[in-house]
Amino acid sequence: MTQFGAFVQTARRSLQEGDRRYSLRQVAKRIGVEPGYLSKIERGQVAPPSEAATLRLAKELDEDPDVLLALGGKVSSDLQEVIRKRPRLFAQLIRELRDAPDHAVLRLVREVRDGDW
Amino acid sequence: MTQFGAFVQTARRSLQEGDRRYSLRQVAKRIGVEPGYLSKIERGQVAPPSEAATLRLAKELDEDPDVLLALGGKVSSDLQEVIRKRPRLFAQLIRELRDAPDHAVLRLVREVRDGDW
DNA sequence: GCGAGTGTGTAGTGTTTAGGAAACATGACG
DNA sequence: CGTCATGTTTCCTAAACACTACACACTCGC
Repeated sequence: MTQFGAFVQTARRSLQEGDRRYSLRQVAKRIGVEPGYLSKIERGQVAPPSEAATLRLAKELDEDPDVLLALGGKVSSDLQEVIRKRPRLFAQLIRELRDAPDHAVLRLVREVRDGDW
Repeated sequence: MTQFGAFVQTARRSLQEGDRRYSLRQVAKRIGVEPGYLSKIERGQVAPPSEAATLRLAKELDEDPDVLLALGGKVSSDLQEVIRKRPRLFAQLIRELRDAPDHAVLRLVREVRDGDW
């Protein structure tokens, strides 16, 4: 159930192959947690870390923050804020898109980016 | 800072005018919390309740669940799940829409509902 | 005047979150 | 051999979350 740990461990080890600065201990130090804690995270012995720690980890491992947060069972707080400001609107849109195929959602993204409003 | 309590209190009192079954005590009983707790919630003496309790309260007071959750600083967990399943896609879309006017978002909703994908 | 119902104040409880500290075991190197 | 550096294990905890329990004070309707 803890996709998160395995994903992080794989990503880190892959970086570690070419660069010994990506040992568990050094990564832990750079993102500001204890080595023991990161070890437990990687092996799913504890729940995924806080949003803040997850973001530091994503940056360190050069992974997509939203993906890593998702693996940790979280949604970025800035996205939540957007939704909370117009709850009815966004709730409706997101539920509407729950079963839409990727390409349909992507089309909307492009549509909005080409901002014709 | 606690919009939530005031909103709930106003809604409940408004219902109470025409129907004495909407006393704080009776509402508390129906949604399954202690009266003292609901009292503190209404006056913002404690943080807004859990998602589950908020949803029962919304139903009881016939208010929009997403709005009430938003006032409580939360986002419905089913919306979060939708986002977590395709984080990159939805993160992009939502950030893109952060500053879009309501009518633009609404147009998307309609577009999707008329499901042309 | 008293019982039923109302809202409130104080205190305390169990659980979850998000880690830290320190010791331990292993292996590589010089 | 000694000493790094690596990953791991055990134990502990401070703070936040989500409430409950219960006594108190007030106000009606009869």
